[in-house]
Amino acid sequence: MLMSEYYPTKIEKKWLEEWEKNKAFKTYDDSNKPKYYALSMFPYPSGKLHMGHVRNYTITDVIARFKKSNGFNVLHPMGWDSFGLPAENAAIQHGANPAEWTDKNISYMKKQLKMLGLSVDWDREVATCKEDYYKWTQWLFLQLYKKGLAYKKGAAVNWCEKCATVLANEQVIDGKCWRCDSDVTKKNLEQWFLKITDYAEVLLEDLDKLEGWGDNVKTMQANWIGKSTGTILKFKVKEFEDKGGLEIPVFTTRPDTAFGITYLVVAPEYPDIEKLTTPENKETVEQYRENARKMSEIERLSTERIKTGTPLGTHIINPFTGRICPIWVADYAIVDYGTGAVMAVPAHDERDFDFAKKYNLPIIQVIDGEGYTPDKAYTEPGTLVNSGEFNGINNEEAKAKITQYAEKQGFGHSKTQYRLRDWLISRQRYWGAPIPVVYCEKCGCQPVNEEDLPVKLPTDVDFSIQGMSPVKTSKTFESTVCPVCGSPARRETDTMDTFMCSSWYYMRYADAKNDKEAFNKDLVNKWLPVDQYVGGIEHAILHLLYSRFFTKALRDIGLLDFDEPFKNLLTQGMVLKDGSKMSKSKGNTVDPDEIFANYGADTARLFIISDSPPARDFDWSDAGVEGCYKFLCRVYRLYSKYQDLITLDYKIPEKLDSKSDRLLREVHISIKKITNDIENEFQFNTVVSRYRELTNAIYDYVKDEKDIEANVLSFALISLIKLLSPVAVYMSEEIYSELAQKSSKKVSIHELDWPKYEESLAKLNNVTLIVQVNGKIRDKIETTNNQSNDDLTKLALDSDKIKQAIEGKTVVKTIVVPNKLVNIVVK
RNA sequence: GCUCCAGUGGUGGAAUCGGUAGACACGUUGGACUUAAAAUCCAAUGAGGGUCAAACCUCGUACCAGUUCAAGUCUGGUCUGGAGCACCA
Repeated sequence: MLMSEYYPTKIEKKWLEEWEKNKAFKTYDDSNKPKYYALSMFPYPSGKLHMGHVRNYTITDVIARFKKSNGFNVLHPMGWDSFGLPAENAAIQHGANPAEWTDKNISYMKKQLKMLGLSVDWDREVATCKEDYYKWTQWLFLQLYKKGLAYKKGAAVNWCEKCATVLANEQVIDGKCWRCDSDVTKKNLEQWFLKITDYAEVLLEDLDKLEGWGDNVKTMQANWIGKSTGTILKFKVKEFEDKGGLEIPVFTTRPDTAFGITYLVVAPEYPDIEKLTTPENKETVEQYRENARKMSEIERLSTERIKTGTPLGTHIINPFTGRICPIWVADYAIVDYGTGAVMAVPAHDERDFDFAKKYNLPIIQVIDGEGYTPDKAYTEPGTLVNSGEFNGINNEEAKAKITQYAEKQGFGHSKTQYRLRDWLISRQRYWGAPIPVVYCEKCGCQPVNEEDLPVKLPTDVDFSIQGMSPVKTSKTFESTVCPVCGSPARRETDTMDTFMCSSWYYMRYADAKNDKEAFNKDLVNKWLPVDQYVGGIEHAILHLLYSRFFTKALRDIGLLDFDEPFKNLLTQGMVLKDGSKMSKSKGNTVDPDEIFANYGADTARLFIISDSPPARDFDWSDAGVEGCYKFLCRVYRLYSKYQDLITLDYKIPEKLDSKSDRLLREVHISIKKITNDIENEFQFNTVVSRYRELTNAIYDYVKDEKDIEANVLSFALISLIKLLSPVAVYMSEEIYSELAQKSSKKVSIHELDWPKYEESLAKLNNVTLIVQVNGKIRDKIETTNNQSNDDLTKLALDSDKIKQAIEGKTVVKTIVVPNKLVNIVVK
């Protein structure tokens, strides 16, 4: 017997235990059903779930359950992105052991996730900080190293003082650290990089294949990769003509303006800059470079900054014109983009124009077009002037011609340039996977032998020493022997960026327990690519770009056969409260535990998907939760009240009265709409609306108790509870199991197939015909379905209101939309 | 500056192919039940006009044009907001 009222906590506790006992959500690799891989971005075990997690995992879980009911063998795993700084900070601040701290958080959050009712196969759980996982992260690093995709170099890298470590370009947001928000400075260090730039072109090109990704994410990645096609032009330095020669190459997207070059700019960090500086200018140039270095550390962000620079004293010869042009150093040139040197054409580039005006450098027009004025840089298309044999040519055409000319003469060629830089993966921190290499005095840098993996994190470390990696404080870790010659060697103490760990976790789920390989090739090919990935937009570049790179690199190494990891991507919006992001400092957080305790997980799940489409931000409101809770109570009461009438073995009679016929159709309409809305972009908000509409229709039906047809009511209620089952996972199970008590069908509702609708019944018998005159609605007529166009026109013209509206006018034509509308055009 | 996304009642948001704008909720107001409250149920709820009350009329999807019998939806332009990139040559 169902209780008369809905008591969620009681029901939820009962079924949680039952499911756990039965391993209800176990996924098997061998199944003849088609596979479906539903994945949420795995959480960092910070201590407690927040509402963003609840939203993310509920969305994925509803999808997973829906697909399972629709005949798929569904993989829906979960794990922990468990390396990272917070664990280490806990160690520094209150002496916690990072491993224990992390384990404690994982076990608490795991309990919460189970409470949320996720259909996760916990046997495939992974945690990136465990040896059985990071062993394979290290192994993958070695494969990348052997393929030449991991290398070490000295470079000016991003340094976060507060985190005391370097950062990848992608982790610097507006000049600040992505994690702690403090200023990032530059530091010259020897660091490990992954050659993501080798994949720049294919990472860009393959974005087109990703039809299941939003344009916003794709353009963000495209912008980040930043492809531009142009030309390299090499300029001879006049002062070195007698001294063996020196060339400065520049990259330009505007070779068509080459005749207008009046000076050349190099970045303050340009390698040859000292050679290029004459003794008279040495002091001013040194000073300028010193200032630029400081400037870039303090305020590199100001775009409105007035451009500054100083001449080096040397000159280049423009090979097109023979003109001698001075070389300047200016910080508007960036050392690691293009060649670090820029040809300046003030007449046709705004930056060059401002600079030339300020320092009185010549300006030569070489493009003419409508709106040209000498008062500002003309950057529009036009025709070449002052450009010798190229005069009169359209500038777009001239780009190719001038590049060809330069190539023939041997001082240039076309070039594709990317903004993407190699991925810096070394971190001077403790809580990460150690980079598995050693440094031998004789043999140099050598990879650790694969059979010696994992290189375990030392435990004899001191977190209290500031300014150095805790790994270095270990007495045992650093000293080792060379894997090649056996002589004493020093172990690398840097650990890997945690984004390395998260770049392949979704592959490990396919074969999580494998202790021989990172994953079995067949299994990873079977389950991947991920059919639906769900997570926050904040990873649009970072994690999603790195994972795409990893997949392509591992494919090239031969570890797998697909080239994109995530077929469909849903970036869910943030959970807000009172219009702003939930945060502890604002004090507007909502604790999932409290919601579970007060309303139950089903209410939390229903509410979090109800009001906004998944991609949009979602404003949490207490009244909204209350509303969802009341709705579930309302649904529950329906079953509790009519449980004696409901039968699982219902049979819809041939003949129905209009009331029952109407309900029957409402159910079919609901099945159709809900199914379509989930399949089409996961519009859960309208799914929830339809739940309510169907519930209202059933309440309407039972209002007058004497005309109830028990079979139709059973059909309606059993359909409703199955439609609700991906969302209200506990309540639907409870209700169904009680209903099943009296029938032979004792099976979990979550094992039932998704309801089917009949197209012929998924529409109402009657339609409201809209009658327009000249596009304005003049009448609405209730009539039957499927009438001919002529009949509908006749019906429309018979209406008194229409007669009145067209009186004295001639009908020019009539337009009929079957079952919907008649538009009469009159003059 | 460039790129992408969005703009609909008091609020969240609906609206397959261009075909009833505002579904479903939240909120508000009124009513029923109750000694009272909660819960529940019923009704009204875009703006303006009109009427004793209705019927009914006009306007209305950021703004301005256009295409069309018909535009929230398509096209061009403008404005506003959000996101990302940004001295990228």
